Amino acid sequence: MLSPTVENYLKQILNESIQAGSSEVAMGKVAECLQVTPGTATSMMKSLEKKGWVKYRPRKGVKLTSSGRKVGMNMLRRHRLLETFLVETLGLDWGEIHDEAEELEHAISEKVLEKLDQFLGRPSHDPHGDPIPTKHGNLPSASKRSLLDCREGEIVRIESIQDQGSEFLYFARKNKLVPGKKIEVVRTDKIADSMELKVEQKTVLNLGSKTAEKIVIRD
Amino acid sequence: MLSPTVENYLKQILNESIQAGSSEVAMGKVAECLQVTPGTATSMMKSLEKKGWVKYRPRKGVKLTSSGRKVGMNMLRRHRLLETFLVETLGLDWGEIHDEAEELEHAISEKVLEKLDQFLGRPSHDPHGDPIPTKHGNLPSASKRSLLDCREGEIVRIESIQDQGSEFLYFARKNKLVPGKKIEVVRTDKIADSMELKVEQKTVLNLGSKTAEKIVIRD
DNA sequence: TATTAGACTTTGATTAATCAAAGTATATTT
DNA sequence: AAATATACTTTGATTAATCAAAGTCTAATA
Repeated sequence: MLSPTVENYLKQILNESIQAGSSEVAMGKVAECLQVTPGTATSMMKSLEKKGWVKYRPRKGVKLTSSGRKVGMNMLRRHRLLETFLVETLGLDWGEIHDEAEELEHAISEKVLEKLDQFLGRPSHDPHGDPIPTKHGNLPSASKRSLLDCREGEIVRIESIQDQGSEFLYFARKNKLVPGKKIEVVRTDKIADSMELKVEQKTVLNLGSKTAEKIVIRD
Repeated sequence: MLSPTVENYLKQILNESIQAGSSEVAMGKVAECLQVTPGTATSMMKSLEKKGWVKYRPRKGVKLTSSGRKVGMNMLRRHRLLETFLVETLGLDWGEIHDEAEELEHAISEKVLEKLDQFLGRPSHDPHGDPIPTKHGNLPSASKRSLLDCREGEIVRIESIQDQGSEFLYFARKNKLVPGKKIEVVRTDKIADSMELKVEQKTVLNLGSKTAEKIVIRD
């Protein structure tokens, strides 16, 4: 059985490598993420390597093995499903769920997790908009997100437009809403059902949710 | 902050003292409940005493202090609320919830617990029929009679089942021995150590004293 | 190229929780 | 009262996770 500590190391190494887009993570980063001294991180890497979870190169960094990656993904899944549950079902506040999930993710069994996933309707993203890995360790590709799923301040690229009607496509092209275009979400207002965007660093545009939903994006 | 281990010791000492109806619990019982060697239990008592959770008399037994009792009650509350959630909300099976709750009870925060209690409608009893302590540490009082205390001809209702093992719970459910069920004591035979019951006006069932003792009833 | 700052590793110590096995007290039986 | 069995305590060792501080490497700067 894996200790919570080991689970945390593997989760954070995965998280960092996704974030930074490189499979090898520097020891300084590891120590920082886990809030331990560098020495602690180093000695933990040796023990993780001995158990086959990571590949460690002294003074270079650490990489997950495929089994380590599997564990990390599973932890990410646990964390994000739990965050979803805490907000959707129990009505906790956005800001307070991270630390709660951080504890619960080590205690919940595979079986309960599965039931929870089912109960929540197999959500694809958590309340922060982060993708929830599937049971088999796959991250839903970013192309499944629409503009509607973005939070304020996010800068994204258009992947596709999900409306075949000529009228809509004309509108889209006129406003530079074409695949590949970079877009900034300036402000979102749920009550007004309105979303303010900046296209090409200047053009300002307001979209309602029905339209925002049709703009599929990648990060 | 309390470690899961300490929480478990305090919970089990409380549980035993409720069960046995005496505040002082023998070390053998403590070691057995926690599945540790006697030596481990002894040394833990010394450290619990140093921290003010218990009063320990060598070769006599151990008693909770009032602060220790408070912690124990809170753990019982967590455990039983979680069991209720697992059955009521997630639809887990009766027999499998104990071990799940055993893990989760250490990870859930006071805040999430409160939200959960609210979400469940502040239940007074868990799926086994055991009373759930209130936020302030009060147990809704329950009858202490078991099936073993009944005389021939008596008709009673099951209050709770006093065995958390999945094997026993499976047996109980298969035979309709669940909280709320009406039962008639048809015949008792002390020498045979056997008790004949009628469940649902038809099913006939024979139980020995060890099992009859586990079925707590109300009139 | 030599120096130095910063990043990393090593070493030695600590704490919590545990066990095995040896020792001791208490209760029960003869 | 002596012998024995049972229950408990002590002792010494182990494991996981951690830190502080000393040591070492690497890369940038002078």
